[in-house]
Amino acid sequence: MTTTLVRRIPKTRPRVLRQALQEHTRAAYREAILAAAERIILRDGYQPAKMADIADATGVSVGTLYNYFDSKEAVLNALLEHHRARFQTQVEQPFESDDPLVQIRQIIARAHDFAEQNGALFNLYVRTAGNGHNSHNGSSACVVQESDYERFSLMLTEMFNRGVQQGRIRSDIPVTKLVWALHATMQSLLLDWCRQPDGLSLKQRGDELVTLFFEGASTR
Amino acid sequence: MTTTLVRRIPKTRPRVLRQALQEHTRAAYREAILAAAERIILRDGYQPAKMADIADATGVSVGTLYNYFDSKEAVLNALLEHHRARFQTQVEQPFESDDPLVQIRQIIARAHDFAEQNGALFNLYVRTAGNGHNSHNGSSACVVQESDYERFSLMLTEMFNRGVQQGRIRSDIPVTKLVWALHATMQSLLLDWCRQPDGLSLKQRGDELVTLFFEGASTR
Amino acid sequence: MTTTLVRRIPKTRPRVLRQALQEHTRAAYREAILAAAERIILRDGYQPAKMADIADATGVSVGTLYNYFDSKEAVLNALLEHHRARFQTQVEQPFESDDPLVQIRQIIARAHDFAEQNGALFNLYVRTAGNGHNSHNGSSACVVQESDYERFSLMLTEMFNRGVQQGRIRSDIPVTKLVWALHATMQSLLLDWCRQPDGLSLKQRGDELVTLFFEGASTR
Amino acid sequence: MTTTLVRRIPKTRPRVLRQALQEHTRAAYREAILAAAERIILRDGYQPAKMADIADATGVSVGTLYNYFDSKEAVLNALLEHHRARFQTQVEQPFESDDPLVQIRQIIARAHDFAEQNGALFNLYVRTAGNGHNSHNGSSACVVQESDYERFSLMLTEMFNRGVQQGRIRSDIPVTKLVWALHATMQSLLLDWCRQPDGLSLKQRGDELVTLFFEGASTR
DNA sequence: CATGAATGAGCTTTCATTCAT
DNA sequence: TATGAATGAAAGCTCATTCAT
Repeated sequence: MTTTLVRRIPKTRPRVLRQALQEHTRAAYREAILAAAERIILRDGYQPAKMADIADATGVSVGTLYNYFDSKEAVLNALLEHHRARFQTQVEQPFESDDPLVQIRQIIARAHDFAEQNGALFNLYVRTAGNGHNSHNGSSACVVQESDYERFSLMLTEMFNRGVQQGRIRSDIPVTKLVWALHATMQSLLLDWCRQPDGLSLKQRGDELVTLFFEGASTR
Repeated sequence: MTTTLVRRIPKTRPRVLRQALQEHTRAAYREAILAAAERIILRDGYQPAKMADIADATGVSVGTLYNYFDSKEAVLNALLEHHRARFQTQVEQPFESDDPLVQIRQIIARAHDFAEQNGALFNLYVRTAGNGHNSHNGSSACVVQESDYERFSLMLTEMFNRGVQQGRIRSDIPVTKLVWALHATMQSLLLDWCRQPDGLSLKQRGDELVTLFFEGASTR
Repeated sequence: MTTTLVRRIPKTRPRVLRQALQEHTRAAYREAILAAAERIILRDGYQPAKMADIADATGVSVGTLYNYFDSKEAVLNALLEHHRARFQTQVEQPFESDDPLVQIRQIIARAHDFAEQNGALFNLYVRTAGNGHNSHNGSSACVVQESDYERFSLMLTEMFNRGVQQGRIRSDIPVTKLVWALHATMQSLLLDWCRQPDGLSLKQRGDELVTLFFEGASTR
Repeated sequence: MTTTLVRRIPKTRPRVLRQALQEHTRAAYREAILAAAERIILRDGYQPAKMADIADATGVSVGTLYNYFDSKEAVLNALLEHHRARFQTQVEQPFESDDPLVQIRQIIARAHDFAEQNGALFNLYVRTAGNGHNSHNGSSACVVQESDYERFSLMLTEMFNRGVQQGRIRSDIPVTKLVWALHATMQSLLLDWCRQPDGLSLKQRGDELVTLFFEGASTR
């Protein structure tokens, strides 16, 4: 009995510390794996990316990967979720102005800021998003939740609504369609920007497109 | 019977005939394989699609596939090229009006017509397009040639230029950017339309977007 | 049209021949694989036996194995089924005598004949049988159908019944129990004999055991 | 607290005490691990049982397992040895009667008592026993020592010999064979009983079989 | 000594491609 | 030239074992 005490005491306390460290380490490992996975998946695409390569890129063994993620797909999911959370946080900051049009410009700018800081991510995001609604085989990676789009769109919708109320946004086209159109243009911009990483400033191009979106292409 | 006849006739001339026939057959085989490949790839996606399934769907053996195409990737390339050619033909018909704005509307409408007639194709197109510029491993499907975009864009550019000259398109934004923006919106529309096959008329939505593109979202 | 005819005729007829050959070959391959699988599984046990080893032992590639069997388990199943069928055939030959006791001796002798000719099989049979009723994981190999035991037992039961009717088999113990006891002894004999392949004649030991079974161990 | 005390006392004597305690603890750990291993192996079978599960079930870490046992196989060996020892003790109690036939009945009854009390064990015993004489790879579980059979058989042999000397057991069949036959029947009974845990009383069925074994199946 | 994360050889299974017929 | 079985290089995943803490 004292034996057990003697034996256990020295361990309980350090264990707390060790756990703290370990959780640090665990988190660090996860991050490292995700970072490596991102590199590899971006380089090869999701399907062709091999767990062995991700392991190599992380500097760990294959087995270790499976200590942190249940499957290859789980890695992808975690990767997307990881960035999605950060995206929401960054985009949903309070706005400086009450003007809906200014807010629209700003939310787009924020999204593009995020994209410029995490360019690769969006590339990945975009690539996997395309796989859409394959339903019958487990290998597809339909992970981009609708909620992502919806939360972002919801904010835009609210801004457009206010714009319409203030008589500054045309009301002959349903707000939904306007939101969709703006969103669509931005999606394409992102896609384009991802494809040619040497591209010009995303933010600037975005802003120009917002202007065009508001003013139209024809002369007045 | 005919066989024996064919065999007895001197070799030079009939060989020409035979070649003609053979080329007929070869073409027919290619078509059949491509059609089957499209069905399968649309059903499963490119990576998961198996050569064996394509062979089955064609009604030939796997070996035969390799008599007509060098590899799985070559099948995909041919498939895309096949439709690309048809797309060009359909879109580049002469226009009824000389008005550049009307022409722009019409060329967009034609593209959407094509998409609605070959919805599946675009679905495929879109799915593979996302994989972008993978360069180093043979499994990637970088097939969408720049030329596709360029020829279509060239036509639009020319129309926009005339619009600018006629003072009907704003000149403060470079035509390239305008073209890009219109093209981008339409790309997104296509993508969206592909993802929800129950979607509304592509053509109609496209036309609305063109209007919005010209007039802008804000009130005048 | 004639083209297609010309092309198809030469193939239809030979195809029949080829198919015959191929079915020959297919069967031969199956046999060869099963034989190799038996060797390997007997050497290593089922779980430790590797598909690669079976392939090597067959002299084919791993892939080929999967052209003939769906999975490792399917190989085992086929193996057992293969022998089971032959066992039934051999044991259920018509009997020379009508005397139930003679018939019992003979059916036991036949089973042992079969075992001596296919010793390894029984070893395998016995090994896998032991795994019994694992129900929750797919890896278990519960393949020995009850029907095997039952058909054999049914024949014995009928013979014992006739023996009882003729007053030559004791009637104070239910026939079921007698059958079970005889069957059990023979099972053990087989197991024992399998474990020491250098053992004496299975048939002879079996016959002695039948005698003991009928007469009892105590003096009269 | 006690810790510090223990540490301050001169080293030689306490070390003896500590060792005693440690050996206690070691033994307790071993027991605990074996108990857990039994549960897990019975649930999953030997091959599918994972060291991690055994560790979990014991409430220790995997590493600890390897402080007490060299390998997975060693755990199994220890497990079997553990029960074997208890079996011998229980079966080799002094007998109440001198009559060899009564003793035979009793020793069989004792074995079955043990089995009924440790049913699970025998199940395990039986499962692993089947794997026989694999020699070359470490994964086989050849653990059932001949000595088990031999000690039990030795006792039976001695009893049968006395029976023969007293003229109560037939002498035309070598005692070895008689012993083997009885043993074999009992083995089968055990196997059968393990496979259907809802089975009737093992002891009773055993007793009936002993009677049948002595008296024979045919009428006298 | 307990711990439990890291390890990596090894397993089954898949499938694009080849080639003898 | 059609055929389709053979091929074998991968791929994802497991798990007994090790070892730094």
